[in-house]
Order: sequence, then C-alpha cells, then structure tokens
Amino acid sequence: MNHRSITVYDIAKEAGVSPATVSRVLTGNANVSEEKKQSVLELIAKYDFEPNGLARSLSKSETKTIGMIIPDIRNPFYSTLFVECELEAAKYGYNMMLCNTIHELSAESIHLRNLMEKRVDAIIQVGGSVDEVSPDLEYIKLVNKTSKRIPIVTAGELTGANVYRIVPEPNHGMWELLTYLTNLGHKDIAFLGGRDSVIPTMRKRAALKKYFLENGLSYQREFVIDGDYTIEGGYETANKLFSLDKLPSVIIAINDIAAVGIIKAINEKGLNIPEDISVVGCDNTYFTEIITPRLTSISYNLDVYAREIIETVKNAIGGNEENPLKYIATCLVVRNSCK
Amino acid sequence: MNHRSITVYDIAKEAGVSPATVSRVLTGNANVSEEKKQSVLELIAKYDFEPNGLARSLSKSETKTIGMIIPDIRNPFYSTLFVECELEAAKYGYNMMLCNTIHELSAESIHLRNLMEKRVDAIIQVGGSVDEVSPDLEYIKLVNKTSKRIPIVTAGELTGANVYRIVPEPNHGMWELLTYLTNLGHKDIAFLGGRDSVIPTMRKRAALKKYFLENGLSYQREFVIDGDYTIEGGYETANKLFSLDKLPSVIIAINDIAAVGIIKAINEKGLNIPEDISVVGCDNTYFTEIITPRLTSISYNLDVYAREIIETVKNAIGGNEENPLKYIATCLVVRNSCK
DNA sequence: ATGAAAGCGCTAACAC
DNA sequence: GTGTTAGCGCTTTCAT
Repeated sequence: MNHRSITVYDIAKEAGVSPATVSRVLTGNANVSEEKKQSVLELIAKYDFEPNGLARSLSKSETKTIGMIIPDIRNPFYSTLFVECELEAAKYGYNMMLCNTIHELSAESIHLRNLMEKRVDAIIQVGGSVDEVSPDLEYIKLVNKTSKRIPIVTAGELTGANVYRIVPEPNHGMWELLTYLTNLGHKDIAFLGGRDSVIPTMRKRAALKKYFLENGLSYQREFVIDGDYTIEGGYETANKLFSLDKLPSVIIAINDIAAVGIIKAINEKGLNIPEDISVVGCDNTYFTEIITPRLTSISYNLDVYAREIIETVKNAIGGNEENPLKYIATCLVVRNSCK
Repeated sequence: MNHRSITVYDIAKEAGVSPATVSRVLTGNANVSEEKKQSVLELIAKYDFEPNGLARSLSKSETKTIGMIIPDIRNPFYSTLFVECELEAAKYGYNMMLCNTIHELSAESIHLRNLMEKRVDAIIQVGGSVDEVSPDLEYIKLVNKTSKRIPIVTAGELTGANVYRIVPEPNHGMWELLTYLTNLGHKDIAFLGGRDSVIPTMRKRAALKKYFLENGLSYQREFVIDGDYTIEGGYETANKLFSLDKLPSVIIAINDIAAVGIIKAINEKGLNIPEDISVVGCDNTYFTEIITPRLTSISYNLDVYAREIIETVKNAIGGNEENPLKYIATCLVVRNSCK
C-alpha cells in the first residue's frame, strides 16, 4: 500500500538528467532538448508519474483551487451557480472546494480560516453574511484580513468588506415583473417571505414600493409579510396572508422555493393557480419547471453570473482586476402561473 | 497585497525559541513549557498567524481533504448525500473537494487525476461508472492505480475496481413497496425509466420480476420501459406507456426526478393521482415533499449512508478498514401518491 | 540547453 | 523540554 511514491528525482536519475530538467518538461516553460524531453516523457508514462501537487503549490504559491462558501448546496439556486462556476473554473485549471454553512453564520469564519490555511487561490462567497444589511463586524474583520492575501469575490454586498462584488441588479427584473402584472390587471400584489435585514429582499421591497408610488397605485403594507427563504417559510407566510380579511390577486414569492410552500398552501385552500390567484417566484431555478403550473420567475442568468464571477476571480488572482463592483442584469421569465 | 506571509520562523525568532517549538505548540503533540507556549501563542494571536497548510500537508503527507466525484450536484439525491458527507467529514477535520462530471464518463478520469495530483486523503465516487454493469476498463485500470495510493470509497459497485464499497441493498425496499402495492390491490405495475446496464436499475427490475414470480402474478414486460434518469426521461417514458393499449394501476419511477416528469405527463393526460393512477418514486429525496401529491418513495437513508461512507473513509485512511463491502438498508416511505 | 543549489514552510527524528 | 537538522517534492534563479 504505502510504497514511497515516485518523484522527479527518480525520473531524473533514470533519464540521466537533473531534476530541474524533469521539472522543465513538466511545466513546459523552458526549453529542453527534444532528445532529453522524450526520454523524460517516456519515463513519466512508464511509471505513470503524477507530480505532487502539494510540492508544486508550495513552491509556486498557487494551488489551482478555489474555495466556495454558500449556505446550502441543496438549494437549486446555489447548486446551479456552483456547477456553472465549476465548469467555468475548470477551463482555467481550477478545482472547487465547497463549504456549506447550512445557514449558520458562525460556520462562515470557520470555513474562511480553513480555506485560508489550505491556501486556495481565491474564495467565492454567496449568501449568508454577504446578503446581510449589517454583517457581524468580527466576521468583516476576518474577511478583510483574509482578503489581504487571497482575493475574495462575493455574489452580493458583504457590506464593509474589502472584496470584489458582483451584485444582481434587482430593479430591472422587478420593474419588468410589475409592469407585466399591472398590464394583466393586477392591483393587489402581495410580496411574501424574506426580511428587511437581507439586502436583496430589502431592494426588491423598495422597488415594489417605488413602483406603486410612481404609478399612483396604493401600496398595501399588510401584503408584505416576513418569512424564511424555505418551503416551510413560504407555506407559513401564505397562511398568514390567508388570515387577512382581503386577498391579493397575485403573490410574489421571495424565491422559487418559498413559492413551492405558497403553492402548497394555495392548493390546500382549494384555490386554483392562476385562475383564482397568480404566483411569481424569484431566482428562476429549475424548480420553476417542475412546479405545477410552471412558475413565472425573475431570473439571475446564473450562467452569465458564474462567468462574471470566475472572470473576476481569475483577474483578481492575476492581480489585474481593477473593477471592484459589477452588476448582473435580472429579467423576467414568463411561464404559466399568472393570469 | 503580496507581503511575504509570516511563518513559524518569524514566530520562533520573536519568541526566542526554535521553529520546532512553535510547531510543537501548533500541533500540540509534544510537551512545551507553559512559559514558552504562552509567548508563542501570544505571537500567533498578535500576528493572526495561519500556518501554511501546504507545507504541513507536504510534510505530513496528509491534506485533510476528501475528493468527491458525482454526476451532478443539482440532483437532490447527490446534493443531500454531499451535505451529509460534508457535515460528517467536518467532525474529523476534513474539507470536501467537489467534482461534477455532468454525466460525462470521460470527466471521471480527469477528476480522478486531479484529485490524485492534489493528494486528497481519500476519494468518494458516486454514480456514473460506479453504477455501470460494465465500466470502461481503462477507467478501472486508472482507479486501481490510484487506489494503491489513495483509498477510494464508492456508493455502489464500480465492478472490477479495488475499492471500498457501500452498496444500497435494494431488495428490501422493493419488496416492502411491492407488498404494500399488492395489499392495496395493485396487479398491473409499471416500472418506468432506467436501463439494464445500470446496476441499481437492473437489481430493482430483477426484484420486481422475482416478486411477481414468487407471488403467482404475471410479470408484464411491456410495462417496463427504458428511459433517462431525468425529468424529461420520466415524461417520455410515461408517454410511451400511454401509447400502449392498456394502462397499469401504478407506476414506479426509477427515481423521484423521473417521477416529476411522469406526473407532468399524467396531469396532461387529465388523470388524477392517486385516484386514477398511483405513482411511486425512488431515492426519497426532498422532491417527494414538494411534489403534488406528496410522493411515496423508496428511501436510502442518506444520513446513515453518509455516516457509513465517512466512517469507511476515515478507517481506510488510517489503514484499518478490513471490510471492503458493506450494505445500506433501503425501506419504503409512504406518502399520499398511492391508492 | 542544462545542472547545482536554494527555497517554499512546515514536521519529526535525533541529540542533548 | 528544546534546538538542530533533515526531509517532504516540487520550481526557479543563477551559473556555465
């Protein structure tokens, strides 16, 4: 089992060259005579020699690994974003280390330290503290200490931190949605789930209010209900809504997952979608396609998002990313859940 | 940005001790006088010194990293298994490197080589070649070469490979399901999706046949239809089924995802579940809870599964896992999709 | 083009 | 208990 593994020295000795020469053919960034090159390559093939990445990383100070900290990969939004990032990162030879916090903010610092210790070349963080209006200051301090050595890219704000940001621009998508809904004749619009302490939620709510104001509609505060970003959260907010003496004609869910719970509650109440009430989601995850009816949703274009993230990561690693803040467009994707 | 990072030597010098002593307080596995220990700890705190994990790994020949190769993390089965593995692995100080093949078998060898080069302490592989009746021999050779240095644990067979296996024991769950269904009065049972070249599918089909035989029921070959393990796959198989001149009273889907497509097709046909036709899934993912109606499914107990996997990984790394083959029980979880 | 040698930053065996 | 020293296995100057 534990035979000493073969090294550049072994290859070098047998080939009658120096370890440096073996390294040269390995990295390919120096000239080696065709003759020696061949004999080295043959030996590499013969022994199926795999250079030790740790030694290489230690020497070159690069690991070709990107760390990613997210709340929960079981959420289709994050899993899709992860896959897109992984595919994009692979193009540049990077592997991904995935760290889930399971929505525990305290896990973020643990993961950050781990990734730091493992000397990943960059860290991507999505969700959690990133979206908090007032993230924990201790955590921000840690982030800033870390970001001095390792570029950190967030899909969101992470207020107060010295990081590269790629922020979804929510207004356009919300605007498009609200225009679509009012054109359908909707005036009583509910917005279920989320909290004001979460930046994207806060922005969406603000956009809603602004739209109502600018269009002379009356903003109905009681139709905006706090709730978790989960199926159960959606279910609960819907039932809170149903306890009011008046119902909206359309419900905007804080995300597609919450929409699942909302739809469940609607079904239980014996209402039909979209005949009796319309529903809209956010994030445009693949859930929108498996729900009945297919769910209209605001899209973040995750493939584009991932490409921007990895592009930024790559530039930041190379030390030539001068733009610390970029925006990702959002747009409406219409399906069958509104009437 | 790129100031030279602080090392054990810096700490040692300032504390007036040797690097070895700093290392001793770092690792904690040797006695250091309380006095020196304190001054070292103070300096570590002062500079927020993070030891270089690469150097440590190179020296100790362990990375505290586990690689995981799966087809697609967007599939709730894999994401749940991953999270459970990550949580369990974290207890022993391991991080997870995640590699998706996106169902491309050729990607497996690339990932395997990468993980090998990065010197992960162990590799977990699920799905893909693992489930193939006849996996590619070249790949098996690569696996066997790799497994000489790094323990490989599979959630399935990976026929011909020298790996540790934790295999779902499908018969019990299927048996429980079929007993349940026949008790409900079902005789016309369809089994949609999957291929005979995939081991778990093959076994489930075999169990079905056997059950029919042993119970004097007539096995209806035309009700067993090949198909992809996806939503679309489910949808297509259902429509193939509908083109027959006879319908079953219950459909068993190869997995919960395919069940989504099957249910979509059933709804489009204007049939009600479970009044007109019953549906069952496999894998017992959280999809079962978000589908309408809630889906009865065969469960793999992913938390138990993950615990077994990580337990095996841990033992194998330590060189004391003598059991190369373990089984995981499956069982039926009844919900609302059968009548 | 190629080799010698230093360096990456830790740990552990050895000596005291 | 503590320091010295030799690895771990690469890459990369610096000579030649």
